[in-house]
Amino acid sequence: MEKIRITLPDQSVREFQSGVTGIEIASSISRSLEKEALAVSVNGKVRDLNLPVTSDSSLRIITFDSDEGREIYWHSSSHIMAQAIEELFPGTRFGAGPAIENGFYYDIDSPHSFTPEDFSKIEEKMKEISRRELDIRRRELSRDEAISFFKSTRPDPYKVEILETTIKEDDTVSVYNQGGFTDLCTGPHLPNTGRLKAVKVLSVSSSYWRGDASRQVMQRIYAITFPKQSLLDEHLFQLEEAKKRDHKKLGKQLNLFMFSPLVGRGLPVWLPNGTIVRRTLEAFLRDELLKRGYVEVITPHIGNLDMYRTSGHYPYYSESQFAPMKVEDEEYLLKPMNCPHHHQIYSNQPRSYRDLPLRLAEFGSVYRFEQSGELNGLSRVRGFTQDDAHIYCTHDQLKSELINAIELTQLVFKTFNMPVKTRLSFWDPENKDKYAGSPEMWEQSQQEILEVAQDMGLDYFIGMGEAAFYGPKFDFIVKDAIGRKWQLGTVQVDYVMPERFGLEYVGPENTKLKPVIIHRAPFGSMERFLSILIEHFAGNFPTWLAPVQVAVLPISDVFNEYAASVEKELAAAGIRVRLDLRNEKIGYKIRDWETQKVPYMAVIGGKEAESGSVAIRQHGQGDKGALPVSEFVQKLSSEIASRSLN
RNA sequence: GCUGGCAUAGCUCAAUCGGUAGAGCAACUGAUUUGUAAUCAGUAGGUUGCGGGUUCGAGUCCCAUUGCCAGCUCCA
Repeated sequence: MEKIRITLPDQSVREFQSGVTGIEIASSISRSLEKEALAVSVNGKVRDLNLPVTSDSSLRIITFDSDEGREIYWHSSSHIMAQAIEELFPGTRFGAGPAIENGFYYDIDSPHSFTPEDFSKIEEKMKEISRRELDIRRRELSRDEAISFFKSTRPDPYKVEILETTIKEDDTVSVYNQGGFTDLCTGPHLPNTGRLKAVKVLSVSSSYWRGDASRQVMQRIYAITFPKQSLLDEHLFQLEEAKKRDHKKLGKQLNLFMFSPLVGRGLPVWLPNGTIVRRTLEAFLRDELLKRGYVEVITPHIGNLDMYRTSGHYPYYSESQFAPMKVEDEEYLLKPMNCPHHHQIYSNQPRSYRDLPLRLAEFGSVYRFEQSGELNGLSRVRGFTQDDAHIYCTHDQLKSELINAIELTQLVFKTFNMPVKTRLSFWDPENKDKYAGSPEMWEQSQQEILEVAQDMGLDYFIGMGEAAFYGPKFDFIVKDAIGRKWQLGTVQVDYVMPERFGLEYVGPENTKLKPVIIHRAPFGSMERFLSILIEHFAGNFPTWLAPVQVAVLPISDVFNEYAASVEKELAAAGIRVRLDLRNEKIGYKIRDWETQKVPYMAVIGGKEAESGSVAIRQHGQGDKGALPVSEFVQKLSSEIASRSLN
């Protein structure tokens, strides 16, 4: 029989008989690799382990440690879950069941209405199917054969629809079979159901067949699986951690903000503690803006509807705005964005090229009608405040202004120790009529954005079809302390609004020219940013942001007077301090302030009163020893001024 | 908006088959004078989200409604 040469990732070359399978190659390398192998990549193409390799190839064994390995593992798991559900609840029909970032789901149409009580049954059945050690086998057949198979042999209208629409171009399709269960799938898949070791069904919710609200409602069952129980335990632990950080829960516990049905859904109310955090963030940004040549403005919360007709926002976005209100003979809109107001400030007076760039900044509150099902804590609200600014500049200034704006957002993320990736959001060239402005303008501004990203050495990628209707943008995607990704901050180029609003300036040649506008918001919205920050810090704000920075705790009322003098000294230095004179033991007071996540406690007893010092206790770290009061004030002041993360 | 789930004291939660709404913490009062994550005792706290219905009797069952949560759809 013919020999073939297989090149492994370490560049070693081994000879095998032609027709050797991936699993045989894995087992020739080591027992453990044989056990861990999920699929193979042959010349860059991912395939089933049990398919024969018949020519010289470069080959890589795929395990659970890689993204593609997890995807295959979870995709196969979704088939096993489908089989389990079919055995438990006959009559169920199956829609789509892909792997997702953390686990997988299957959209099903079933006479049974699933509740969390069914989860353990499904888990048990999945483990049972694993113990049956069923081979998972690929079979290729013509599309017509497949259609008749899913019409008569194994009736499933959803699979038929996929065959007749989504993949109608393909002549040959593949199905995978395990025991009595067969699913339409391109694969690849695990070789055997026995690979499934640990499983957790997580939740059930609803979805529409093909995401279309006019079509069949499906039940979507989410689950996750692992090749080892310990990996599942670890994952569940992390889910618990994320839950503990939930900003809605911490917002309540730390008295940061509230909601009231009487105020209205999606309309957050800021409590004194939350207001301190928010105002401190605003002050941080305002200082940085002023340093960078911005000027601050204030505009009203409503605007004449005609202004939004001019901007093109109305009626284009009317379904996501609060309905216009009629006043005398005019109509007004609760403002959904600040831009048009700022454009009016620009055109309030003639502008010369010498006036540019003009950088108008505003913490501007806007109102958008989000669908009720979309509302979520502070992350998705109907009234929020943007840290907005519009930069009006000449075309020559565009690049340096973009750099100026991007540097500010970078500073913000660095301050909170959040790693950031930049998405260059370009238009969708297949769908040009969604956008305003000429194709030439788009090509040009996208080119400029690309150059800026390269010049600044940004860690970037391109997102086709992610642009705003008026221009391309930079979007910043950050990672929080537990590795979750959030889209925050944006810098957008706009050639369209100057046109619509007839904005101009007088150039050096005494001709009228159009400025370019940059829209930018490093936080995006204060509300959403706060929600992310609360979860990022798990409520443990760094000292400069903490609502209360120090609690002064006398151990008995004998020391109240000295404690009050310490409080005074701290307060005089601008430190947010609280004096706890309650008639309680020191352990009680400490516990109470620890749960409030106050960064520092100054414990005061006889020794401290005598020596003019305080015993420092740091949140989460315990006793740090005594310091003279003046030194403590100095230490805190510098920690606050440097916005240290502790 | 759609689908599903949930709603009990300020907070976290209990209440068996439909049979007298309860605990811990917080609050208040008093005692205690305290050294690094909960001192002790007592008091008060409720139209069980709101509105209907079934029943001798509803926190519990049914209908409607408001809000919250998960997801879908949407996101200038």
